[in-house]
Amino acid sequence: MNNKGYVSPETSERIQNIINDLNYKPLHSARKLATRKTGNIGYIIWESHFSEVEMFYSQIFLGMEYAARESDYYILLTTVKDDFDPKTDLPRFLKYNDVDGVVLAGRVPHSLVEYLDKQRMPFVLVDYGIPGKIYNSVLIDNYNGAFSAVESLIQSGRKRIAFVGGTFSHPSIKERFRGYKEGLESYNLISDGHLKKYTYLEDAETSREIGEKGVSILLTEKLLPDAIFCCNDTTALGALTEIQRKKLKIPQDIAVVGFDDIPTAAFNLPKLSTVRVPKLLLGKEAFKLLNDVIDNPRLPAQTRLISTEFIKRESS
Amino acid sequence: MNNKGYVSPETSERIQNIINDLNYKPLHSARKLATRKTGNIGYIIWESHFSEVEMFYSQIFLGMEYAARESDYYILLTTVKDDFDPKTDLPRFLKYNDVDGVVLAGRVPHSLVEYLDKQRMPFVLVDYGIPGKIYNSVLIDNYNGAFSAVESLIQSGRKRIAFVGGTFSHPSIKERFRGYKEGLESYNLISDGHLKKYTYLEDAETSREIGEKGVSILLTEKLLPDAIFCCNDTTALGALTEIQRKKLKIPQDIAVVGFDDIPTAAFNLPKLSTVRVPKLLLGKEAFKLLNDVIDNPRLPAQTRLISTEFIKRESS
DNA sequence: AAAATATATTAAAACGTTTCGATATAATAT
DNA sequence: ATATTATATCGAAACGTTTTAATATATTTT
Repeated sequence: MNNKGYVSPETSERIQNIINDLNYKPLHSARKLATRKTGNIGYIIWESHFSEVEMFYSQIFLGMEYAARESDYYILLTTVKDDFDPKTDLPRFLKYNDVDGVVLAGRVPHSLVEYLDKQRMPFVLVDYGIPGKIYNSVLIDNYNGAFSAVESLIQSGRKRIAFVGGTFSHPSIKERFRGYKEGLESYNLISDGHLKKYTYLEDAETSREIGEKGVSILLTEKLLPDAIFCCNDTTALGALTEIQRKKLKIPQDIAVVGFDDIPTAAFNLPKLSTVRVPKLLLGKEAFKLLNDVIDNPRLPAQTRLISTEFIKRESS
Repeated sequence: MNNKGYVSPETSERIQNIINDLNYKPLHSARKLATRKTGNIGYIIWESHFSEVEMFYSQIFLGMEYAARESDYYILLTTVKDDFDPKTDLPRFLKYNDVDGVVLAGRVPHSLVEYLDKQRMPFVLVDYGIPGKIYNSVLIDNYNGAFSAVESLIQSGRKRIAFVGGTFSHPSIKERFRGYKEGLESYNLISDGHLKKYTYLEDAETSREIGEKGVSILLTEKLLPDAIFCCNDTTALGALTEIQRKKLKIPQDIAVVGFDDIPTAAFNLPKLSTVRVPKLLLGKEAFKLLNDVIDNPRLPAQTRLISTEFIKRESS
């Protein structure tokens, strides 16, 4: 049954038939007791990330769940509070040692990551990294995604491409800015003072509000930007709203491009051009990497980069 | 430790201290093996419901997860395909008997419900019901929610209130329509032919498209409706889009009201008036009811009704 | 022909709890 | 004084697997 030792195909089949006839299912709890594994994997996200409008992290979860179906693992989803303290707020499955490993998605309390590291609990970060630390992680190729988005804008004739974004404490956003900047540079579209004029950065969690505020400030420039690259779709949606409020035409007056390809992007009016992040794949890769780490805990930390795809819709 | 037998407070405390000193945590798998319980609860939704734009069913899950934290249960979330067949597509945790009970949220394959019923697996339906069958369920008070929404529209002077909705095979939508209709009736605002003229029903899963289509058809009437009550927020968002596309003013020309209060509703432009469904509470109640059912499987099936609250924002 | 390898069978210990029964004593009620 | 109830302690069986070792035979390789 467990594919161990010497078993001839004939015997194996004979046994399988008996298993089927009896409808025998091994009892998980007994098996776990004997193997001293839990058979569970934890999935942790910030509470606000899960409660939010977007389904981004839910989709990553779903990708993991799909992958888990081919395995014996169950996935336990939980959220941690914004003011997380490992002493008191540890998820139950960590407190009671009910998982063999953990996936952490998006921005996540550093104290939690350190706790896991200290406990030698296998874990993988998805779409997040902690500056100065190297952990097992699955990341989006933000740099090239942003680069290609900007490139597309340039190829459709845009000259003054602005950037609107949230906090750089999330490395994804920082990388997207870098892709934006170097994209412009490689086409020589970045004059002195460009970034000063056409960049709106706010040190806060990304939101519609940042998009709205960013646009309203950018639109005070003498020479209006003719395109805005936003650090993600949520921000871009806010940007669209504000541009429409100011009675400018999209994409004629200003083109807008987002990042992520959240479901709303395709349903918005106008439909949002964006950089598609394959969220299910992110989840799947995280699951696979975590399995590798669980099987081989002393492997040096590795990072797997997931590439993106530019989706041109109505807003650009 | 398990609060059984005679234990004096003194002894109990003494033991607790030792437990703390040793940082002893009972091993779940051993405990489960001995008790023949799994300690898990399954949460099942349609795949399309989870992948969708809205976080409706994710919020219900979160409500359950919060409630579960006070218990020893873990919740296993999984989705089932649209063309579900119990023979081949049974969720793993059912196939391998790894749950003590199941919560099913939203529209769900009848064959699955029948399977659970036949297996005598404790289960609870949330926001769904199967006509002619009585199962344990936690439902939204759709009737009164719709009634109060319509009432609010009437009180702000609307006379020709239309309804746009999706398939009645989801009882919630049917009930919302009933609340709408009886709301109008009780204010004598429903003339001959009113429903014929001012009702758009499409026998399909609710979507933005239904909202858009519904509005574009309603706007062909000689006497335009001055308000539209949509069967849910998603539909209402579509309706808003189409109304704006037709250059009508919201709420001046037409007021729009949705149902559910999904997060997007508050961020849309204009902000959507809607009937708030306490999604976390739905999840919590489902969890509590399921626990009751697990503890006492032969209790007659009961339904718990969760009431709603009308939220007036910009669109009405 | 001998050695190595592949296949097969069986028994026993171990995993860490719960449950049950036996035994005992102290405190309280009758 | 006796019976009942509350408290405390202990040992053993049971839950259903995995793991290991021991033993054996058949098949293949040297």
